[in-house]
Amino acid sequence: MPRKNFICGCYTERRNRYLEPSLLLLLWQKPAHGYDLLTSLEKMGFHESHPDPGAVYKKLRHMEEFNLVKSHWETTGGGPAKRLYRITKLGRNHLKNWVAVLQKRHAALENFLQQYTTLSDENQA
Amino acid sequence: MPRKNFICGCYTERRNRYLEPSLLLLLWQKPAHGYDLLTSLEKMGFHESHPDPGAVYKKLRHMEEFNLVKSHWETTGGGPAKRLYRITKLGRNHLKNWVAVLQKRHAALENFLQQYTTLSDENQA
DNA sequence: TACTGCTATATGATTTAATCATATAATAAG
DNA sequence: CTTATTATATGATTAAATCATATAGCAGTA
Repeated sequence: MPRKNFICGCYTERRNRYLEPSLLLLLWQKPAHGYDLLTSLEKMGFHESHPDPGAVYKKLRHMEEFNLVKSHWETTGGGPAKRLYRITKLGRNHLKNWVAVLQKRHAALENFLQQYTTLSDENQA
Repeated sequence: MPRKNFICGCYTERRNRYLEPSLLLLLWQKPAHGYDLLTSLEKMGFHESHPDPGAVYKKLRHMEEFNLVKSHWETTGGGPAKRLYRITKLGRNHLKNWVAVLQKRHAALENFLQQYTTLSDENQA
């Protein structure tokens, strides 16, 4: 039986938004603090709307725990103190591993979409 | 501090293996039962090794609950009874929504990999 | 001064998909 | 009669994603 609220699949599924590799790439491009990264992430296209700030801050701390990034407080400049993150050598290495995974993923997606298109065309003809 | 067992990122992260859209596409191509789908999924390229049978059977039941697929028992033919799944009209519709999401995802991945390559080249030169 | 909005970080609770570990059973092959 | 293969299934655990919320500095303005 279908439930009242349709909560199955692409809309609600805990989707992998590639937060970790995205953050690593952005931090390789340029050291930044969490708040900056929120807007940068949005432009990367893995999020439909806004990325969740809580998720981003948590992920950054988590990555620091593993020495993928490191941070220090920045008190200079206006506004509240910022925690500036930079990527580490280990982080760059780790990103490389991510990229290998994402290349496969990209290829698999391409194949998937191709198959879908083919099937779609067949059923339309 | 990094933990003893490095459990961060691309190796261990609960990755989205696109189980739901994969199953829907495969079932659109051809009705099948769970055990068949295990091998078909492997060929789709979203899994590094073997897909987890438990996950597949659960997902199929879950999708049936939402009328995306329907099943019936097949007792004819050798071997233990099989539950043969077919996609429904709702399922095909739902797959279409998935595809829209995956097209965006595909584009975002392409952009990501492009940016990585650029940065990688810069740092090598 | 008080209020509002923006910048900035953070954490606790909840949800749920993914994973891990098993259990069951029919049949085919040796 | 034992083992491997085919086939489905479920309970427990883990961890990521999400939701809700708290804190606080500073800028502009009414």
